[in-house]
Amino acid sequence: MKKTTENIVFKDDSKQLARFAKALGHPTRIAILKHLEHQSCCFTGDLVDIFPLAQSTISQHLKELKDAGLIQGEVNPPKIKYCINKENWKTAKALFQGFFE
Amino acid sequence: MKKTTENIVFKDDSKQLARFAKALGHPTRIAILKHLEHQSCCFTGDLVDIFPLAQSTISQHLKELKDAGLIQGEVNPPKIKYCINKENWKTAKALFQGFFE
DNA sequence: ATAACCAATCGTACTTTTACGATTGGAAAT
DNA sequence: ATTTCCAATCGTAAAAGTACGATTGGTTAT
Repeated sequence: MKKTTENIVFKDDSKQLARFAKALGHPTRIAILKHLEHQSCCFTGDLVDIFPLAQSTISQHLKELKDAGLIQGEVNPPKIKYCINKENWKTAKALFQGFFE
Repeated sequence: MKKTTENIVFKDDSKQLARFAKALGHPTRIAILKHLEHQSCCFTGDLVDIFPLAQSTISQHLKELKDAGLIQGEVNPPKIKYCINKENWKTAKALFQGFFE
């Protein structure tokens, strides 16, 4: 068996914390989340206006945040409304809090 | 001018937070930091024993943590003692706390 | 039906990260 | 002086991340 990080047994908490941290590890994604915290929800288009980045790039960042569980999207035709995923947000907060004790 | 993230103006806090988060974005580095929190300091060799990773890989992770400012190394011949950088740790803690409010 | 609109996905290029073994460098011990 | 030991650095390969423009898909309006 090839020796990769996947074969190391980490505590679930460490893995989950690293997963959240990784999602937070880009200034654009921090900015997106700060924006969402501020006004609870927003549309992809809003962000495209705010950041000088291509629509596809913003979409990619949103996907990362969604995959990490930090946000969720609701269809709100013809737009998609993104909000903080409050449950996972609480989990993340607790994990970081515990980590920094 | 090429349009890259570097040309976007982020708040310093967002950049710093993303920087810390990125450093925390790998389970091995989380585990290293948890280990350091536990026993305040350790040597590279200790970690090489704990993790089934090559010495050079551990060294690389330590460098990342050092570059992000989360740890610091003191020469303690013939070994090098790594400790949490308490000042920056406090900063990181405050930034994450503020972020999750 | 078709046009318009928003956002996801595809294809692509480039950079960065993660891992390894091998080598180097510096300090302590023989 | 030489050997030993620890840890950093180098070189390299494979995978993941970041960005773009172009395309697709699904909804609402015309």
